[in-house]
Amino acid sequence: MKDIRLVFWGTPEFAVPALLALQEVFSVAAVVTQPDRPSGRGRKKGVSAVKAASLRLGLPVLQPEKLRESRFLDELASLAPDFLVTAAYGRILPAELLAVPRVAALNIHASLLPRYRGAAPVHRAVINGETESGVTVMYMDTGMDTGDIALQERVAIAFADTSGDLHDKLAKLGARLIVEALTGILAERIERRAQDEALATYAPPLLPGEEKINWQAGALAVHNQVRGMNPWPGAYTLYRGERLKILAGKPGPGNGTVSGMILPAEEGKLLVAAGEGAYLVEKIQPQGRKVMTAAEYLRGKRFPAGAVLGE
RNA sequence: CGCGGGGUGGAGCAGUUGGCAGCUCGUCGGGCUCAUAACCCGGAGGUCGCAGGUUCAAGUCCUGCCCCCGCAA
Repeated sequence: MKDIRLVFWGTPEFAVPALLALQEVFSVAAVVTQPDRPSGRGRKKGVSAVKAASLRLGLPVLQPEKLRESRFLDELASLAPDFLVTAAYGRILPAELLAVPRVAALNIHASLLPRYRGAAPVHRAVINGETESGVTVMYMDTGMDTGDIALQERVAIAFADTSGDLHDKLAKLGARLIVEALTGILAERIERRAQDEALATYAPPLLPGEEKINWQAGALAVHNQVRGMNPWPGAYTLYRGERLKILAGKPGPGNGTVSGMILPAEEGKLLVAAGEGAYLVEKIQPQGRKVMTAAEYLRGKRFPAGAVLGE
């Protein structure tokens, strides 16, 4: 199938397994990814995960600032791709680009469309306490994740799964599905079906402040929030102005009257009142410190009786 | 030159105006106990990130460097 040419579009880690799988089977004429931007501590120029992978593979990388520039459109057309494949590229492709490939323009989306359309399907699914999600390979149109479905496969979300866990599962599944989709389409085995608009839901990007833990919401909600924000951006609470990142935990025994109050617990356990129940903190990272277990944290940090987290 | 926190026995931390390096846990030995992650007694373990400087005296003050992390992207 090396005579089939495609142009791959992606930016973060999620897209990398798909790129790796595709280039094994097909010819990747070029990889398009977001321009390098200053990022990180010290404002260093950051290279996207997809760019890094492409460079390792020796694939040509394109990083257009503007997709509608004729120079870029011409360059893309000159590659004469059979497919365009996108995976978390970060922008919606305009119609003139979607018209370029000979066969189809496909997208890998990390949800069971039409549910969780948008930028943060993985985080939203975990935060909402979903017990399953999946990957959809779809034909792109000019809407946001609105195109016809080519292939779809489900994945279970375990009670302790973090966004990172789900992300990895879906990235892996996406890599397999996209290869199946391309080969299936070429063999004319794919049944193309429209999304049911009535069932559509949206997964907007996380808003600033959403990672702050709401202890009133209850132990289960806190649990979903914590694992949904893990490993990024990380859920946190405050204690006397100090930021405490909570990376893992689970609903625990007990209940308190004041949400956020630290409850008496066994040696080495950090139990926090949350709504009607309690939440057992297992991994924590104080501001400027490394990640540590709750037991380690408690060895160095003494809370007075009745201390309350959240401010 | 984006903002900020921090490097102190194996782990997590404290260390006031410079003046013998401490706490909790772990670890080792002993004791108590039917037993134990519990309790009691005792011990080992530290170039206080690195290199200079100030001082009678530096973990503490000054300078440079290395490393870790939070925010922000």
